[in-house]
Amino acid sequence: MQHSCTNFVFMGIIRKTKAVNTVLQIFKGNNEAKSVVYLIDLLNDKMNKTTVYRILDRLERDGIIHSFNGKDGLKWYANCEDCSLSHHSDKHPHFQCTECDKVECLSVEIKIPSIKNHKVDSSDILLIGKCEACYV
Amino acid sequence: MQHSCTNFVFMGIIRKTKAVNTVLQIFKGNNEAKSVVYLIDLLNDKMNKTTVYRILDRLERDGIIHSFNGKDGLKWYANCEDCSLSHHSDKHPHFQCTECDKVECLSVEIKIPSIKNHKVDSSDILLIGKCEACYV
DNA sequence: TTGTTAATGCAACCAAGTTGCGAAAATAGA
DNA sequence: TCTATTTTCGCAACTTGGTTGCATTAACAA
Repeated sequence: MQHSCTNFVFMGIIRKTKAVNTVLQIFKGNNEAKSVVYLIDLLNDKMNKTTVYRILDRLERDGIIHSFNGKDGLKWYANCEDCSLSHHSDKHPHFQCTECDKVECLSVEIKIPSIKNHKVDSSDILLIGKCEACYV
Repeated sequence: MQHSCTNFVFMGIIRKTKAVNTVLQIFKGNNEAKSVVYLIDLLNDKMNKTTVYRILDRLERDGIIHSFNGKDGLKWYANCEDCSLSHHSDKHPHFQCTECDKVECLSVEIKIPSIKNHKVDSSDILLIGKCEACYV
């Protein structure tokens, strides 16, 4: 049976609490990634940081958002269209700007060569440079 | 003027202390990456963790080793032949095993497509899978 | 409406990494 | 080889990202 989620079809056992809605609202309608640090700060007066971590965990587990590491090793989350469609079956590269730190999901495909005597299951690709706004 | 470094031509203002030699010895002769956590634990009775961090910083600054983030976001360091030759002019991909966590430098070239309205300066590529030893 | 179960807040914790500073060691130059 | 200078080291204290345990609260199925 399916819950009455306004936006996400795949929501499973997650309860649609006020806090969950607030977090979903942030990701809704844009493909821009957000760092956990940013989210905790943004939601500082609305919910506990533990709650933020746990909600992000659950949303990722249910395939609504996905996570990856930024250039500084910190965790980032994003909801991207390509993802929802394929239900995260394959990962995509990300782009982080050295100027403004913004991170975007890229829909380009990067060919991974096969590595001798190795089985490559997935890849973490972060391209680093200047984004559209900072690239003058 | 050049110091009397046994192995590394590029060592600059770094003093060749006992601790520095100990760290260099670990990287010498193999291209296998080591996590900072591993190194601190390994050198636990020989030097302070602050010293480990600072030596790694200096060695990287002088182009003797290079750093990158592992799949968990932790920092790894490696001395690899390809690097010494090109003096880190271009980065290479890494491979981390999901089974034993070992990380290797790869000498393969991965083509990065140009991204519209973006300037790509560098890339952080981590391939994840099973290494030779764990791939049965 | 109520019982069950999931979600939240809070405080305490853990681990990675950094900082400041006095003491010790390496080097350049005499 | 001795000395002055400067780097490096050890230590303790700190910062930050992230986790855990537990009692309380909120969702929701029936």
